Amino acid sequence: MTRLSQYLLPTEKQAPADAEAISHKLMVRAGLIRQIGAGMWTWLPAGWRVHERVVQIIREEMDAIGGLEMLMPVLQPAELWRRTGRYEIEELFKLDDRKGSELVLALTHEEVVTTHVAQIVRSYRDLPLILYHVQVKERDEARPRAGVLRTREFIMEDSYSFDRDAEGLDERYGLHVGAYDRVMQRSGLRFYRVESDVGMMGGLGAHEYMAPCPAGENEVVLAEGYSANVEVASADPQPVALPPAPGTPETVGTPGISTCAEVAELLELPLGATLKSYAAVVGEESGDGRFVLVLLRGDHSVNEVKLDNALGARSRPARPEEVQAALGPPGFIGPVGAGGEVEILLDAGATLRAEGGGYVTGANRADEHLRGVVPGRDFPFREVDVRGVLAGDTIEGAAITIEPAIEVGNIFKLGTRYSEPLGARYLDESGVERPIWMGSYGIGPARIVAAAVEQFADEHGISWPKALAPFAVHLVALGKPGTPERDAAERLYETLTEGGLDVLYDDRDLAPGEKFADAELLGCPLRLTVGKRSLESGEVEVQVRRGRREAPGLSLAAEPSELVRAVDELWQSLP
RNA sequence: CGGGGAGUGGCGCAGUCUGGUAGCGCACCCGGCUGGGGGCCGGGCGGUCGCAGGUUCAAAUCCUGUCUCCCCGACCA
Repeated sequence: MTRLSQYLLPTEKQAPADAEAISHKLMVRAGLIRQIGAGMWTWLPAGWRVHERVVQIIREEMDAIGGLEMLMPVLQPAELWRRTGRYEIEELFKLDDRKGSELVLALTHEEVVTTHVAQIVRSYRDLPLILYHVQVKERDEARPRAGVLRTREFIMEDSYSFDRDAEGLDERYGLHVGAYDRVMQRSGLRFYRVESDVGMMGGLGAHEYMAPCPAGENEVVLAEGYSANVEVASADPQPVALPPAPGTPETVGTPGISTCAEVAELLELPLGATLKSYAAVVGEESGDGRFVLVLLRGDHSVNEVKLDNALGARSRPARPEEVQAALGPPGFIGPVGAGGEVEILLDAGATLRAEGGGYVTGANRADEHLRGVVPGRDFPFREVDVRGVLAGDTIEGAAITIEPAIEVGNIFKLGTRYSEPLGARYLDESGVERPIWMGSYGIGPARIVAAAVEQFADEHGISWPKALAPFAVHLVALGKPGTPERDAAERLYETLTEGGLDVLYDDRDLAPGEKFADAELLGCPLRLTVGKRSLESGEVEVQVRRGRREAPGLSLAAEPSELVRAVDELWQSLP
């Protein structure tokens, strides 16, 4: 029974003044969500229906790969998080109970699930396992934004796999790839599964599910047969013509000129013929930091995630006084004569096209640069791939594109990152104790909902994929209550509902324009209209929301079962 | 955390500079008309002007402090 006259669907003509993202504006306007604080949102009845449609799809696909649903608490002992070294995470909400015991609010559930498995699993016969739940996550985000796209409290489906060894983990990982692919497909989203950063915690492999849309906070790099998060993407740079190199580098005066762009302009060279020197200090977290000099083509820039991965440790840009001490005046540093204690990394984008020419670099002396510098001849280096890819780069000859996208899911090979500190071990066939190999996997239903809004909305409002729509059919009754056309609408509503269709029946006493506007704002896939015209023609009008296309009318005189079948058939045919 | 902006009825806003009756549109309630794209007429309800303190005969308006929210960036295990 879903009559709009008795439902809570607070639609708004105007979007909240401070909303920016399409999904933020439309989900509030359509009466799906309401805000109660920064990053804190309530799902109103119609919005919650959409959210739960996503969750239901996830459940079905997780169960299909043998996942076992359970439920773990959000409130957890701080001690567990100390053991895994995650207590210091800034996003972790920390609190005390009345006795002064330290607690945290979980931002994910590795600690708890691994602790249980450590207690329960003894033998190789107990493995493998896939455990999942759909539970609230709490994160003290630095900046919540864009409606439900980035909130401090949100619901996540998180799954954890437990295996005897790396091969088992690969298998469980593959099962999750299949399940998550199917979730995304069934939800009707456009999405990419991209390679992603494994992070500093030493994961063994990771992918993210990315839904392209303008409000996306991430960027995905795409080419034929290739997709990756821009944080880890690699591609071939556009070529640059280097000037011929003399036998040895020669000094050029560059008074007061320190940026690559200025140097290139002064010497009338392409920007890519200069070498940018990026000085960094790496490995401070594990004790002694060391100084490294990273060289890239002047038209390229450092991707710090890739750099950290190449170095195997976290790095930061060097401070000017550190640069001065290690090499020379900031703005004029370079690799030539840098001395043995400075490690020199050369980005692959600069080595690729270096044959037969020389670069311009800093001279490590104020107001001077060197031209005709040839990597290898004039300085030793280790080749790395640390540059951020750019639009126009190529992969196997094909140009890449870079698109903004929302991260709607991720999958991660954890290995023994959590099983070791939490003591999750088992005895193998020969009685040897071994650590359990884990994977973790997550989907944000709210982000799938928001991404669907972003991807398919038009100027009239939301246009749900049929799998996510709060209702299959939005039935609009026109005319005054008590009129014959209202009676006809009432009968149609009952017929369709009894036939098993999810129907939202707009029985309010409002002007037609308001009802149509609300229907298109809410975005159910099919809109049926019953008015005076329907009685005259004997047909119910049908509008397909996607594209606002008129579909052939349905005969009011048809048998109930025939009406239901016709509507259902049309619904099935929609995206 | 850095930069910018905003808190006035359910929503969107004006009023603040220059202190003196809190106002507009939409929504809502009542009555009537209308009835296929946010319709019309008339009558109403509803506001501690974010909060605290101060200045003043008098504060939405001036001063001090504070809280909250939004946007951009940084961050995002």
